[in-house]
Amino acid sequence: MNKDYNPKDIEINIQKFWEKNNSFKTDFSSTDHKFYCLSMFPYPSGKLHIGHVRNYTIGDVISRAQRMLGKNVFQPMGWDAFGLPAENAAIANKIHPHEWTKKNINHMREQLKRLGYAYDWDNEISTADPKYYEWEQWFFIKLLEKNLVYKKKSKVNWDPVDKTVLANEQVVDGKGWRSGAIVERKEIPQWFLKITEYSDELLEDLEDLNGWPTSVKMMQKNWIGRSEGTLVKFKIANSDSILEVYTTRVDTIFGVNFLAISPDHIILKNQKKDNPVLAKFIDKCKSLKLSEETISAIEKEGVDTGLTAINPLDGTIVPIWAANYILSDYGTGCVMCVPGHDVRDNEFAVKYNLPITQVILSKESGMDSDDDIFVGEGTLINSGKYTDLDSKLAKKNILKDLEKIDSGAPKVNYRLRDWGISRQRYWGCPIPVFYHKDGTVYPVPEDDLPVTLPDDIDFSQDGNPLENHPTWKYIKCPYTGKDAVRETDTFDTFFESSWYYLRFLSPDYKDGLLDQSKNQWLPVDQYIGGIEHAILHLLYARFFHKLMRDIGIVDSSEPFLSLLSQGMVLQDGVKMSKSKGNTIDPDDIIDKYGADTVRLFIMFSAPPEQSLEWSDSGIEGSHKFLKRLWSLSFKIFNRENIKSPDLQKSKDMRTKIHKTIKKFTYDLFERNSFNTAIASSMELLNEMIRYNQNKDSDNEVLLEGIETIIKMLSPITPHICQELWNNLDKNSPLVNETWPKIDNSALLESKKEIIVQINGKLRGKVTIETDQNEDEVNAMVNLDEKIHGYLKDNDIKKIIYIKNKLINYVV
RNA sequence: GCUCGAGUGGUGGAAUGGUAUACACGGAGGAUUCAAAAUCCUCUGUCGCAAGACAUGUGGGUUCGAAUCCCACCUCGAGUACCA
Repeated sequence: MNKDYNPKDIEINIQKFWEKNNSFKTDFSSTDHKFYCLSMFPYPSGKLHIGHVRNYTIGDVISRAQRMLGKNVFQPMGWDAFGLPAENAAIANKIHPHEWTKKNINHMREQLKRLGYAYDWDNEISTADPKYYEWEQWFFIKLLEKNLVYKKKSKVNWDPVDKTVLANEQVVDGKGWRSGAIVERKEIPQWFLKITEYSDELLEDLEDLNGWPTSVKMMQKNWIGRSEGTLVKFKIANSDSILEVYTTRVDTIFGVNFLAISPDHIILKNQKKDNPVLAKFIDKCKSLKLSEETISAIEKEGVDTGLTAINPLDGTIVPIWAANYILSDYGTGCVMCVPGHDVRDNEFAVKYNLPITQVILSKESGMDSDDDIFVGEGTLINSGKYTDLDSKLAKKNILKDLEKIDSGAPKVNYRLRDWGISRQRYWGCPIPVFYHKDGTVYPVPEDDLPVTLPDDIDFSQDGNPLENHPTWKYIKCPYTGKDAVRETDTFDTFFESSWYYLRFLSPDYKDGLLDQSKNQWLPVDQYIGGIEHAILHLLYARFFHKLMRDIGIVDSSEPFLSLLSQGMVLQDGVKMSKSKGNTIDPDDIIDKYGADTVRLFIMFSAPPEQSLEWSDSGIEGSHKFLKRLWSLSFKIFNRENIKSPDLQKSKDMRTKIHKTIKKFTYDLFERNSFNTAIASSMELLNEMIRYNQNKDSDNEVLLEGIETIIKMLSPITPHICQELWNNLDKNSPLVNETWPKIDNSALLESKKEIIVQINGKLRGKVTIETDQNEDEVNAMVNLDEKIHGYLKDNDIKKIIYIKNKLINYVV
């Protein structure tokens, strides 16, 4: 064994050792104690970034630790290979998306191998591989048959110069990122999945996801946004038309001072012809990016449409305004505005001098101050026959009366919208349908799947290359032989990532999505990934799992039993990104310190859910710790045996070892608190270094201690630990070793230190025999002169004693 | 804007209603060395000679006792449906 720690040689050799031993192959012959551990697969953007390293290190630590608990662990890795950046690279660097992606995958795979992750590489998948996407095309056709897919017109961001559809990300300050042209909204027909048919189930099943963080469940719940309210019909004055509004506060209907409609609302089509101000306003709104963030963050603006509506209950005539903050996709695209009791409506009314009527009184404070509007429920005022009712009863009565005059109905509403899956892009999975000249849609026959992407494409023309590819686009209908045109849209890439966890189990299976003999490996036991996926990806995957269940592919209802949402990696407080030029290349750090140091630093520097601040000096510190571990191991391995060790010191050392096992094990397995687990192993190492300096220390205890540290740290820093393990002549893969066991007899302590407080303030400490009762402790305290000095002049009103921990005097 | 998080020494963080600042980084001093690197040892929240007082974003509250629970606010981060 070398005196100095040399990670470069060690890591290469240990990786060979694992390969030789087939250390990370999963035994699929049995599902007993199965543990499917999955990290979110990466988009192959070029190089791994530190966020990936964090994600995959967490997953690897959990996988290796579970192996040592005796679990049969499956930990695969693959590539989310379709996506926009490949097309951008194709246009910018004249490289084919396919080539670009392949090159990146090869590079990133090597990087993952250098980091020593325990993946079963036999089950690698790439979503751009036809043998992968064939099955999502098949699945789409099943959904089509089950009437869970439909086509409708929907808006996109349109770049009029580049003649292409832009992602929200590609719209900067309302302009196309490449052309700089002002973006327009354009309506085009697109495919949708009926996720809203699963709204209630997606909502209800959240309750059973005990292994998920509450925050993620709350975000999904609010995203689905179930609410119970009323659909109210307002007649448009001097017309037969009706405007429907959805409200959860029908008790405020007497406070409606105006209606506000989305600038995209259909009734404005005719209205804008004779109203140039309105037409101009609608045009202006069209140049807004299609994101909710943009729409609701802008300054509220509106224009009087000239139309008026009749309140169905009291006949009041109110104006109808077009307003830029009304979302066309939520509810009916039209809202009844109650500026007296809604913050946004109030802001709008004040700005445009619209009247404001108060109709609700707060029960608590009686009268409201003039500044704050009251948005809660209370007692009705100024509301005709409903005056003096409370909000709840008023809602009921008003609804009943509205129903009588056919002007209202109860309605459960969801914020969740159906999932638009069409993308006007090349680098994605082709949607497997085609059209006859008359527009009828036909699914591609199952035998003709997969519909593969053509390789010979031209990015020099505007728009989607599939659109401009005549030999691919124009086909003969396989059913009739008539002329037909392929769908040139491809799937949203969330489509691929919604079911990949299942394909890992049988990546080459030729007769379906999943080899049914692997069904019992689902669901995933532990899923690890960035918090940025809390809503979209995780909701779509949950939705897909339920769809697959209903088609008979899986038995369970949820894909991921436990979820660990890891935080971002920041540099100087901001997210690392290429555009900010503050990225760290993991290769550089591995070259300098080795993979174990990178892994240790990442796990030690912050709890996994929190954001992690990158620090060069922090990584230095982690490296130093590994050097100290190496150096102590070297000393212990080459130490002469002591004939008569000091028994008390041995006992204390063993207490520390087993206390550390207890804390480390609890932190690692029960709390995912890797940083504090590592801290406890650092404390143990420090104490062992001191103990080792004694001439009368016990070799047996030192070996017990160092073996314990090596085992416990092996999931985190596997190379150095395996190397030290081999130097103990063990030569077995550590992942197959059992986790250290606690010797309870070593944990017993005869004395405890008790905190003494007066009125909750620390005033001293006393040492007692373990398990002494309140009177005995009280007597001990009174022997302490300093504390007695505090107590003697005061009346003791109460004593609070917590066994073996604390005594508090209330005076 | 809305939803969900986070805020503790010079820095990353620890403390799951009971000793605030474990562990580490940085800093200061020392040992070793011809010298340096590496390594090791000691000190290190603020004020104060000390006793002690004050400190967990701000302001209130609950409690014998609050970083932790509740209310209001401020700042930062994530998501916001076509980035992944």
